[in-house]
Amino acid sequence: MKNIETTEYSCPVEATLGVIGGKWKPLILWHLKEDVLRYNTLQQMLPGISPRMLTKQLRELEDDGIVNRKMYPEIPPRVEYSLTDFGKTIIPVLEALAQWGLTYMDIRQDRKCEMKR
Amino acid sequence: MKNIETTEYSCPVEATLGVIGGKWKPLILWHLKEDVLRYNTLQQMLPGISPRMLTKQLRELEDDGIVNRKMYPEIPPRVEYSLTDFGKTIIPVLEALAQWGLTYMDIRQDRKCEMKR
DNA sequence: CGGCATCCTTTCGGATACTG
DNA sequence: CAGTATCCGAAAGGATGCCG
Repeated sequence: MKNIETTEYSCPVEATLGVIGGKWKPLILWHLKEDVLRYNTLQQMLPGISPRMLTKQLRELEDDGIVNRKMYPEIPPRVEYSLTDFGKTIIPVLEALAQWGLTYMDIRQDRKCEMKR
Repeated sequence: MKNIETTEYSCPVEATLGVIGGKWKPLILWHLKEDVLRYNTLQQMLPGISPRMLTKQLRELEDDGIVNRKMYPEIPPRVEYSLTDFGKTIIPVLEALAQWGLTYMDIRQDRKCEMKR
């Protein structure tokens, strides 16, 4: 678990990557970008994620102040996840990453075609 | 080693993080942002990096078309690394990451102070 | 000087079973 | 439904020694 007391960042880029990096966080944030989602819904949107991982990633995002966890004391239980106001400030960053990724994927595709010849 | 033949990305954000992510790549790119640097110079700018790691990261960036490696056939050998034209397109993305990281580090610092009380 | 080869430790993530 | 707990393998990263 990432610990706010001990985790130190010297470079601001690393700090950001520490928050949104990893295999699942970008996808989780992407799905929460404009929706409030339940645990199970998220799990269905992330094919292959184990409950352990989903919980872990959500907890870390929560600790970092990015995601809000709202629990309803019902039976069966219902828990909804959403972006905090601060969490929403990261959306433009994600979109910048996505846009560059698209052009990169194009170029990579071209290179792979060339290698076949 | 990352292999262009086998590595697949479904999400453009992941694709970008695959290129600039990891412990050292952001720092390497940050230093190459506006300078052409030799292997040894880079190593000195990255305290604690092992030669193995530095080489590995540089090769991957080279394979991804981000970094240019220019070798001079001299003795002693000299190798200079720089951003390719395509590599330079990622600078604004890095700066977006850095800027968000700064505000995040501020907020985190405040939270740590509160926890002390 | 600019690496590569080898070995080792640490971290990340996956699989599965179980529970309030 | 929304998680925990436990165990395991894969991958990232570190330390060190050697070489053209």
